[in-house]
This record gives sequence, structure tokens and C-alpha cells, in this order.
Amino acid sequence: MKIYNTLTKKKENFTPIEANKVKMYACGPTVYNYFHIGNARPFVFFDVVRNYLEYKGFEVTYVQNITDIDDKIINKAIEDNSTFKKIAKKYITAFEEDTQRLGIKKPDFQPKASEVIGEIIKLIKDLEDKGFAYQVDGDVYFSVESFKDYGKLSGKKIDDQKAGARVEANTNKKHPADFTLWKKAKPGEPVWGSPWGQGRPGWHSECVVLSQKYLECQSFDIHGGGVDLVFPHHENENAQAESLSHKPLANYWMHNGFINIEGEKMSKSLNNFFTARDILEEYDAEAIRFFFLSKHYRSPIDFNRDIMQESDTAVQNFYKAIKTINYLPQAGRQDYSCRFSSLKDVFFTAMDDDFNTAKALSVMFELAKIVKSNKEEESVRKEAADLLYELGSVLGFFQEIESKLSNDLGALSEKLLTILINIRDEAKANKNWVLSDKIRDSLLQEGIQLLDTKDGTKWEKK
RNA sequence: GGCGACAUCGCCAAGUGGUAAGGCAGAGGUCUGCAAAAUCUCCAUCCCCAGUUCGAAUCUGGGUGUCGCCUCCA
Repeated sequence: MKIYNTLTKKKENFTPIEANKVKMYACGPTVYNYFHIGNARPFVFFDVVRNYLEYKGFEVTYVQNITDIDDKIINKAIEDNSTFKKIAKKYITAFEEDTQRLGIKKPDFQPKASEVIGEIIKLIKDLEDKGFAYQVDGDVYFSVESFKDYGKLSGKKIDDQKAGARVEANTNKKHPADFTLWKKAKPGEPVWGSPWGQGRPGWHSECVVLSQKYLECQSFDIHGGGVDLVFPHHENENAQAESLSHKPLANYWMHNGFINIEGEKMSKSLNNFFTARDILEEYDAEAIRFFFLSKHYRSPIDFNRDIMQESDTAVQNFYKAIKTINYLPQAGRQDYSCRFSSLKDVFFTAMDDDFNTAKALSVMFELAKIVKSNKEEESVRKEAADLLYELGSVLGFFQEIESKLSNDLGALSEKLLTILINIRDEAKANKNWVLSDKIRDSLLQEGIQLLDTKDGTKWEKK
């Protein structure tokens, strides 16, 4: 299988450090607000990566951090007239609720920065002792000139940045690109004691500590996040880790593209921000998932209502297909016929090619078509349904299959519904279209769709 | 100014040298009191120019356009 590696800027064959095991780390949220639809993309995508690797038989350890120490949280606390801790706590809870609603499986470890302050201090001290970091008046900086490969991940050269000269001059730093490891305490901010006095860690160290700690190694397989994290965050993480271990923090660096809103970058000033929470009010979690997966993860993707509606239709189609044969599919079937094992291969080939989910989805459409087709044998349709369910599950779909397939309203409701249908049949027989349409429309408002078929009137929950 | 990505039907989107997947929307047929659903059929030569090649959406060069990063950011 191939993965595009930001570090080498090409697709590479994926070989984990330990055979059959994959250790992966993805940057999680900074808990100062509800996370938005753009944040949700990597959460969903790396969930799929993890699922797929497990499906392929790898034993996956997946770590995602929660940044609960940060300027943005401090600012939010001031803004809301609250405390730093309360803000973090509130949005951690919200994060957990929203990811669960999105159908994202919990990572194996989800540690917080605040849990490892001691280890972060140790890392910074180590960097200082070995000459990679220096202290100026209570602040500690990483010296980019001390790490000769600085810039290798993002493809940036230190001197170009100097020439750019957009960076605010900071007289304390030896080099403009040097980044903060430890910040001196300011009044009113949360602080921890350290060899450099009271202060708090910068953003770039926590991921180094948390990944190495929970993955139990200095260098692991996959590190992921949004493209904007490549520089400076991931570049800086790697600089710290590699300076000390002489190995890259991770072998494969994966970065997902951005989400635009109506063709424009999502930003607070444009007021085109959508939280995942808000979107979930309008659309099913799986429609959101489909929206993300319908395009390659590295491409930018435009978010708008039409596209969400389309995604919703697509997901409903998968469910509808299975509904037509009234059969609860089984995953993990071993004995697919030739026809279906080759379709399965198409799916695998697509996913093996740097997670080409858009192509993988086309296999699902093809299967759905077979499931629905009354030209196929029932056993063939069931087989197609099994595979559809199996592959869909890998991508995180069909989480609601039981409830979607069920038309169970409880015995009484069903009886009442039958009565209404009978009345409507009578009205229809009398060509009383006003009444029959009224019954149909009223039921539709309650989420019951009537379907007049050759074999009489049928109904289903919408 | 530096670095990088992308440009395929009305919309979304695969395709990385061998003659344009798939989805949505649309058109038409079947079915139908109407509607919905279902089902069948139809629907692109790939931003421009030049080059390489027997052959290019796919490679090279040059344009044009859109976007991202370089500052907190998924």
C-alpha cells in the first residue's frame, strides 16, 4: 500500500517499523471552542485510516492529543469571564460528544498536554543541555540553526523566511525562526514551576512528548494532521525529536487539505464558520462522512448546502438498497464469489493507493446497484449486500443500520397506520383524491412515506 | 518576495501514456388518478499554446486562472 509522505513529497510504499503493527498519532483539538467542520475532516479521515489499517490486519495504536494549554483558551476564559480550567473542561466534553455523534471511534489514547508538564519540562531541559535550546529571561527558545535539517518537512529554508521579513522582530531570539518552547508567566495565566522559573510550555513540545510516551518509541509510523500544521507545528515537533534521537519523529507524515465555505476560506472575519455541532443538527453524521470521503483527503474541498444534500442522498441510497431486500447483512463473509471478490479488490486497490476514498465509494455504488436490481438472483443480491455492508463499515458507514432497517413503531402505531391506509384505499376507490392525498401528506409530515405499488399500499419511515 | 498545490460534463469527482469510472442534477420510456418510489435508456475529449510519442486528460516547456503555507489555525 502507498501513502503520500509530506516528508519526501511523494507516494511511498508503506512499511511499518514493526511488522503488522502501526503506530499513529494525529493532532487533536485545542479546546477553546466547539470544533468546526474543518477540524472534523482530519478526525473523520484518520478514523478511516485507522479502520482500514485494522481491516487489513494491522494492529494499530492510535494516539490523539488534546491541547488544553494555549493562548486561545486563556483568551476565551477572559472573554467569557470564566476560568482557564472551566473553559477547557467544557470544550473537552463538547469534543467528546461531537466526535461520538460523528461516529468516530475513540483513539486508543487521548491524553492532554496538562497531564505531562513534567515530561515536557524534561524534554526542554534536555534540548537546552545539549545545545539545541537557550533561555532568555525566563523564555526558552529552540535554536533552528542548531538543527541542520530544519525545514526538511515543510520545504522551507530558514534564510528565505528571513528575507520574507514579515515575522515580527523579536530581539530576544537569536534567529527570527527560533520558536518558543517555554513561556515566562504573565499575570493571570496558568503557570507551572520549571528550571527557568514560573511559566508554561509552548505548543510544539506536547505532541513530541505525548506521541513518544503513548506509542512507546522515539520514532513511529504515521503522523497526521491538517496541511496548515506542516509549518510550523510539525516542522518544530520534528526538530525537537530528531535533534535528540537523530531519527525523524515519524516515518510517514500525512496531511489533509482544507475545507472552504462557498469557495472561500473559512474564517471568523468572513463569518462563514460552521461548527460540527451545528451541521449535525441538519444532516446525518454519515452524510458528513460521505462529504469528506467523496474527495481525496489531500485536496481542498468546498462545503455548501447542495453538496451536503447530495451527500445525504448518497448515504440514504446505500441504506435504501439494503432495505429493498429486507435483509440484515453480515460483515466478514469469507466466501465471496469471483465477481464480488474482484469488486472487493477494486476497493482495496483504491484504498491502497494513498486512501483513494472517492474511488472506493464508486465500488459501493456499484454494489448498491446490484443489491437493488431485480434482475439478479436473491442470493447474489444478498452477497452484494454483505460486501456493501462490509466495505461501508470500513469507511465508517452503516453505523445506524439496525434502526434504519427497522420499521418497528410498536404494535399499536402499526395498527393505527394500517387503519389509515385502509381508509385511504376506500377514498381512493371512491376517487376521493382530496381525502386520500390529505392522509398521505399528513403521514408524510410525521415521517411516514406511503408508496402505492402494484401489490397495494406500502409504507416506510423516512 | 519565497515555497507548494490544483485546473476533467450544469454541479461533485475518479483517471498518472493506449483511446474519458461513479454520483447528483437533467431528458426520455415503463409504472401511476396524481405524486413518490422503483426501473430502463440518454447525457464530456479533459483551461490555452508549443513540444515528446505510433499514441497524452495523463510526460516536458511556456502561458492563464484558482487556492494554500510562510503569523494562531485542521
